[in-house]
Amino acid sequence: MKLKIAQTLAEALHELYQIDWQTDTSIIQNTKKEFEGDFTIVVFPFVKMAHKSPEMVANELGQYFTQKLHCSFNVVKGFLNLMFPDTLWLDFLRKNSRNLQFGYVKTEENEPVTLIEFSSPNTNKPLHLGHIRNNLLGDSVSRILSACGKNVVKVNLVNDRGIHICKSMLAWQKFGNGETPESSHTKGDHLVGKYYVEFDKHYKAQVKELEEKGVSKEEAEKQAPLMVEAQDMLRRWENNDPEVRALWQQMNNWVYDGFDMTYKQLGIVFNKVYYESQTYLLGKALVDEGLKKGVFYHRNDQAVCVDLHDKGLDEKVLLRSDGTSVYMTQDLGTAQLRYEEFHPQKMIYVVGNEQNYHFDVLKIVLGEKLGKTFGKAIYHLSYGMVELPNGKMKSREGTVVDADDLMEEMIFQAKEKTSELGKNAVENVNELYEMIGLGALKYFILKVDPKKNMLFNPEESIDFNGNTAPFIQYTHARIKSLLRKAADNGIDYALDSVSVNSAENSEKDLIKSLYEFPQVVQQAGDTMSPALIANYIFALAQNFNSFYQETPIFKEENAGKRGLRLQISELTALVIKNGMSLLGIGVPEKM
RNA sequence: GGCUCCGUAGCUCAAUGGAUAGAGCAACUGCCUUCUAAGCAGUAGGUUGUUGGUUCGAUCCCAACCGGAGUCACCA
Repeated sequence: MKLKIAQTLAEALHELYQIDWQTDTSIIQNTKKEFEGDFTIVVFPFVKMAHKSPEMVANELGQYFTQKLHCSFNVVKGFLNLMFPDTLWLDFLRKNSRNLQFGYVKTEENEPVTLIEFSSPNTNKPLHLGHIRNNLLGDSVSRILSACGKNVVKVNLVNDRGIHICKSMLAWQKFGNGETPESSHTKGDHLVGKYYVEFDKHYKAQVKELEEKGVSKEEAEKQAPLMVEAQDMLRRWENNDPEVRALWQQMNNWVYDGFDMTYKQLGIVFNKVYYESQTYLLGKALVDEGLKKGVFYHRNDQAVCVDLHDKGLDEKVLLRSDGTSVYMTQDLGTAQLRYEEFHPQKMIYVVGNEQNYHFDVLKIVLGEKLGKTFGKAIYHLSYGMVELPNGKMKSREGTVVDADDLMEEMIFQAKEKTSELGKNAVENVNELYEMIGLGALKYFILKVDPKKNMLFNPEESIDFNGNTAPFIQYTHARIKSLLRKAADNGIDYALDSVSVNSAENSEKDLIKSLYEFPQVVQQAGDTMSPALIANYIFALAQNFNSFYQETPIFKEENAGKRGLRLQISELTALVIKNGMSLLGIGVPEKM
């Protein structure tokens, strides 16, 4: 509709004022509630070229629209409000109310792959709140892009090697007494995380001891026996020492078992999992290629570098002086590997904004220095940090909010709240608690603009009232209850079966809001922002609840009016369901 | 210090350069004999960090300053 209006506007401008205007739907807005109308055009941009007053331009355009599109209009200052007959909205409702895929675009057979990497955990500690934001964002954006017709492939890149893993391994060897997840009834990732903390504790003590003997802090950190041993272990790992590799396998497997449980509870599934131990060497060929091309060079100390001063960045090391690879090396390699495997049109990396610089470099090195076409396909979906009231989370200092604990707490709160309200007379109560508790958590995180830092206060547990998932879930459950009642009473409310040709303002407001849903999904896809979906659904639910409160449905004797209201309710429930599903949140039939 | 991002109600967050800057929480007032009160209606709360600029119009764009975060590794 907006497109039609924009096209008509272009014609009108040309005919009336000889203005050539590029059709652009963004100038067509929804009329604000305080004013009368369906769509609004701001005419200020055209008054200068038309050499007329804003009111005159608006009126003349209004006349034109009346003739072409059979609408009426009013003018307030420079704002032209267009009003369409109710049948426009009723037709929309009739066409879409039973379309279960409403808002979703079907993925074409030949649609190229859109690759999205997220989660990317280290295997030395369990997942925490920061990872939750990453996982929820990645998962939700995947769902949204799929709904926009993209062919999405979700990948995870597990950082399963490196000094941090060796630290956990070493501490377990020294202090673990053979403890296993089974023997201690501890989730595997938590057990391994415990020894990571254990390492740090003993390491700090050693550093302190050395410092007391007069060794400088810097030297003490290098000389501490635990650190020396950990580094030795890493070297043995790289040399394929069977003993170290066996321990590494065993502890990583514990962690994977733990991660699997966490992912399962979060509702997250990957199409492919990469392991850094299998990919970290891949970038070396690309580095050689760059050296041959002359875009990289050996520094005096033999480290391979790239000079990015022409891009406003610094010199960056791509290969250590001993020939081993760094983070950037392996990211160059995995990018190429993925490109060859999937030929994606886009490679999205969901990674925190602390790595903005890294991705700037990655894009330039691949795309411009090495001239790879897939360099341009890289998109860093950079999200803000989750902060606690007293600042950032630090895993070694124990100021983290653990992912599993948080989920468990949310589900528990859902249970408490539900019994408090006396609403647990539902089958599958445990499923309901989970839906509400995890829904509240997911919504709390996803409703915030991804690129912004956000605050989480563990003291004030997440609300179940107001702008929250339970509010929206509750709205859905109430609608379902209405629809069940209609079915029980044999009421057929399909618009083709009842006679309606007009709608009241409150009804039209809701229909217009529902009409927006597909556009919101598209916009959320374009901007990769689940927050847009969340805000939209909340506004819709609010809108519906007012309607629900003020407008009786079953007391209405006019079958046409009653049918219309039920039909609006049905599509509202569907949009809530489909929208929440894009956030990875389920909605109950009853609550 | 260089670069990047952010500053909106007491708190957490919204607002494609457009009409009187909106929600939720917290506070206060009403509404369950009525389709589910995890709800609805209402009151109060703002110099959109500051100062300039761009224009018909700026929370949004530009500049400077103030305040905060991130980053500037042969860590990932």
